[in-house]
Amino acid sequence: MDPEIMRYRSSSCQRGEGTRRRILETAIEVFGTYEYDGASTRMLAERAGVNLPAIQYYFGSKEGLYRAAIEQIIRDIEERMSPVAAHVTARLAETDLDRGGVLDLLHLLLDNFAEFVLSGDQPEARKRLLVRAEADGMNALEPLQASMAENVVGPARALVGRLIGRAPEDQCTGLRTLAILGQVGVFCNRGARQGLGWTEIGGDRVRAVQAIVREHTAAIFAAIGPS
Amino acid sequence: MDPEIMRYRSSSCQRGEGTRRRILETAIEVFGTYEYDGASTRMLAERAGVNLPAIQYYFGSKEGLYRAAIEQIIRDIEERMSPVAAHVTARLAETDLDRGGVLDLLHLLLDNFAEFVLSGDQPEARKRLLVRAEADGMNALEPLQASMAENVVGPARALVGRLIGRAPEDQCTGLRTLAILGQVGVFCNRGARQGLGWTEIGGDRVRAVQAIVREHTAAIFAAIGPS
DNA sequence: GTCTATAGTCGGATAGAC
DNA sequence: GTCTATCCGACTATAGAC
Repeated sequence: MDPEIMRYRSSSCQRGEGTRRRILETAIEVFGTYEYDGASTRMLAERAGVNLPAIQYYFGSKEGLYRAAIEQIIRDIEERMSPVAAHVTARLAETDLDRGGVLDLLHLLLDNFAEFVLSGDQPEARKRLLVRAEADGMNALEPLQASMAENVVGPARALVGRLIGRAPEDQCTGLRTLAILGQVGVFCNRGARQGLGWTEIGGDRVRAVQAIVREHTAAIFAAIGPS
Repeated sequence: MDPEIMRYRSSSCQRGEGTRRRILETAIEVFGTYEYDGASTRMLAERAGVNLPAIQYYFGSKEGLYRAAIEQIIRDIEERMSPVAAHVTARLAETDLDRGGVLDLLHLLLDNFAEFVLSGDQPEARKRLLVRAEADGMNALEPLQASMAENVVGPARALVGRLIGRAPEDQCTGLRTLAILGQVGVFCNRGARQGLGWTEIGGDRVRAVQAIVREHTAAIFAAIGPS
């Protein structure tokens, strides 16, 4: 689709701003639940309490709304994770950081990541869209992946690389990093959670996951050091 | 939708059997790529090299074809994982099984699980549909979850429970089990793999994942025993 | 900015010939 | 069993009044 149709009233006066936001919030919810093709503009409009053409007016098209929803998710990641990423990067540059310090930073990163993907403001909706965007065929996900790479995977690789005495770009570093992050990621899967009897995730459960992942990660790097 | 419209020519004479299979294989591929609503019956028919009404003829409806595709995936899981599950269960019932033996069984299970989800016959298509089915709103996924629970998660919980001295149904057992399985699961995510430069997964890469997960798992249970 | 009405397209399903 | 032709509903998007 034409790349130059975005920003249709991206932030106009005042009157429409509330409407715009309501449509956007609804869209994150609905696209997350029904997937792009499964969510009709009628459903979107109805649930947002607006009329049909409002979508065209504010976002140009259904696809424009979808892209705006993804961008909102990216802003959420950025807001939540980039301070952590920046802190990790800064501390990692210091010279007086011992192995225990690096491990602490990894725990910090994992804790924040767990809290972000498992909890969050709109618990289910946002993360579902995040996961769903994985293979949408519209390439609306590339910036999302880039943001995840920059704010989560990148810093994690740097830490893991340091712990095992390899470069962050090293393939082995990447493998171990993904495996460790995967311990958190599974819990995004609704099917997986059902086996625990968890229909929803609250603060207690986020902390339970954090504790387990901490223990596992500590055990892994107690056994595996610089070769 | 009416539950009694399935099995429309489930296995008729001979002539149509080849056609039926071709449609089914195509459906797994196409539903996996474009999602249920994104895949049109026209696209399905064209790629399978059949005419439009063939879908109605063999599967009753688009939804019938979808359910048949999911059932095929379930048969694949069953075929691949249930022998492993049976072996694990049998060995676990024996009395002369020491801690090392239990850990070996867990490694066996994880190796097979990794090989199943990462490799397989039709590499990408099948597992994408498997992941996609997660929240389809049609409840076609329940038997799939049940199959995964029986053939993968269940045996894994039994092993992990034994290793940490807790019941398989224990919540803590479940948490650790999912975290460990998650180490394998991440690699299903295309976005995650891209960070490794892996556009596709072959035998070497499956073995690399298996090796890493083995090391991590061994380290975890070296540090964490019966409390 | 907000809305009603409607245009134009495409999808799932069916009828009925062969 | 296989196919062409077609129906009909649902969808995205737009025109234009207020």
